[in-house]
Amino acid sequence: MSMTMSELAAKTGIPRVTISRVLNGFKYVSEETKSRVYAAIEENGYEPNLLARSLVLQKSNLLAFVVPDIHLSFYSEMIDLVEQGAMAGGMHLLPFNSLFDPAREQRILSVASQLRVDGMILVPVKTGDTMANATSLKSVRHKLVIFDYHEAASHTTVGMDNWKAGYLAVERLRQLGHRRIAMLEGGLAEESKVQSARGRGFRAAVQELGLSPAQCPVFSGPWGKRGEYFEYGYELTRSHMADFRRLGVTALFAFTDGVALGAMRALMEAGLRVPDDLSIVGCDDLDFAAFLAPPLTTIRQPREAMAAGLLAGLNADRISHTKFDPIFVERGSSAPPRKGKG
Amino acid sequence: MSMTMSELAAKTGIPRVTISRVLNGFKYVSEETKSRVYAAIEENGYEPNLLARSLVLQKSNLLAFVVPDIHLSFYSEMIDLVEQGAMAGGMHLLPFNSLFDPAREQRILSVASQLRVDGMILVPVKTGDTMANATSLKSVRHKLVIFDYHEAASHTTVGMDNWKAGYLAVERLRQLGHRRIAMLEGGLAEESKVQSARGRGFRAAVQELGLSPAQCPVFSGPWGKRGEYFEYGYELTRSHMADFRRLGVTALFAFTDGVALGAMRALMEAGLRVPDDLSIVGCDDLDFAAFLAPPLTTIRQPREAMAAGLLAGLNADRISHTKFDPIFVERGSSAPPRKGKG
DNA sequence: GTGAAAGCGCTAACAC
DNA sequence: GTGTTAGCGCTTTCAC
Repeated sequence: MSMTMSELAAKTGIPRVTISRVLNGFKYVSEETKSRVYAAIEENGYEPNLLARSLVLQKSNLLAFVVPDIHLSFYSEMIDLVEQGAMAGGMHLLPFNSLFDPAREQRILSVASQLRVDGMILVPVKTGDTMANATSLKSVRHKLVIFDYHEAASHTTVGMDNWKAGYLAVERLRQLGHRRIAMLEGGLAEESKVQSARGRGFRAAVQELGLSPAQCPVFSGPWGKRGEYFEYGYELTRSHMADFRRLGVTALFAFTDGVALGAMRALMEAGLRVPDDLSIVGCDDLDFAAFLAPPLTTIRQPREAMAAGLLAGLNADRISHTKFDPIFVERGSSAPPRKGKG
Repeated sequence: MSMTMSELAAKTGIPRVTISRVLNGFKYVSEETKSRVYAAIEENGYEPNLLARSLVLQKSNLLAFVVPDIHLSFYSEMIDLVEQGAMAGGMHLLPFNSLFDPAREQRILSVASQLRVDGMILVPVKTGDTMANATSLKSVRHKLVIFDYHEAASHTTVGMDNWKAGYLAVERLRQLGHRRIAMLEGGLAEESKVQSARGRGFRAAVQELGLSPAQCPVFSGPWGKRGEYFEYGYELTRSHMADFRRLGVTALFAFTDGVALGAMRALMEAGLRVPDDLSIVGCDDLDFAAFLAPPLTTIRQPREAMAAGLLAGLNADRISHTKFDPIFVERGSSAPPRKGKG
């Protein structure tokens, strides 16, 4: 077992209180004493007990960041960015992965709460239950910022404007000349506000920009337990290939890049070329997007800005709602439709 | 603030000690009392303070899992698998991301240690420093299992046999008829045992299987700050395209799938077809591997088995060293070499 | 079955 | 500048 502060004190002859004071940056300690203390700590490999410290301080310096799928580069990059900021403020970031599972999320919320985290950033899995959980926790103890979800008026929210992302996809594809655009929506659109917002933006754009809803269908399918985007996009595309042909669809908008990748593979297997036969636009600008063949046109989330917004939201006293604009990144998977189509 | 146990006691008239006993599964409590306590907890939204509890119990029920790149699906899947096992044992898993940065790893080790985690699974960034850190920590307090690294005799180690993975790649490509195989090694081979072991296995196979080392070069390049595998593979391949041509290389083995993806893209841009002109074999079987065009032949790490091994190592009293065999997964990116070459 | 008392490792007033 | 005291929220003997 590691030694305690008292033991360190006994061993070195330095009073326990003095050690504590040095560790807490207390002013009235002589430089000489300070160095003696640091030397003693170093020499004996003493490590303060965060548990005890947090208990008396009523502050753990812990921040929780709960994401639904840590493996998505979007979230893992956000975690890295937020962590840097947290560390600069002397906090530690604990990342958690809810895997889109409400029960799991519930457990995570509970653990984090019992660990007495000082703050939490949460990407809720669904609306009802989770928000209730989160709300109860928030009112109880820590700061809470809802990320990626914009309809929680009772909490600070930060995220990209997902509605705009869906809108932007249609707008840009239309500018390229496309008139028949299909969307691959998420299988959790009922539950996930992120997914549904993108779909709503898409539908709104179709209406407002004078396209035909009948020619711009939104497809979705059953969602696996985890975020199996590739498989999902692949299967969904295969099962609607006939619809694309029948409707003369010339462009596809996938609600996230992973789905776009799966779709691309399905199209290629069917002998269709991207973007010659069909344009594809993804969303999120995940790490692999630029490296596909062809490189994926996508809608990027402004991560750095959002990370800063998250931290700011955590520190703020008042509730706020911040939406960041999506960024259209044009790459090789989109092009004007071929003549005779669209 | 959340209420304390004493407050709950005062409010409900149930003695504090009784509540504590119920929460800790003490035997001599009447069923009636138990339900009263549970009801009281539920009703008042009481949440036990893990900090205080761990302090007195001298046990946090926390496990740390430190990986170098949480975004790699290999690691995030391992985290999920280990977490399931941990939860079954009543522990909580805290994932940490060292980003291949020794300083960062050092900080994580320190925080985890100060948090008094009961156990730690560590994928060390490098050999020397980190192992020293880890050693000092281990001797002090918690259980330590080294993952993905096999030369720490002083600690329990668990991982795939990376040497065999490198060997297997050559062996299988040779069976397909390839004689000139290049390897794309990691930029951290000097520091990362995982990377270097794969390279050593590759080189050994070249020797033992009667291939010419001169015709089977191992390339590596400068490594970015984070694990930018795609870019790395892309740039590395571009910069050695002339070498491939000159040597008549017919197959490429990338030390991890991300690098293989980058390489594929570079090859395609150069007008080469996979696998017609060049076969590619990756390693790790990351989530996207099966969805590339063509699907990537790769060497899979047996994750479930390794997760179980990790947990077992954590629970064991004795030091052990477990190596799991790699699994060759043949997909579309590999084929026999064309006539006239190889 | 239940209550009293002590203590986990640390910090924060207070005096000295 | 340094020591003393009390207490953070909880669990655990030990009596009753």
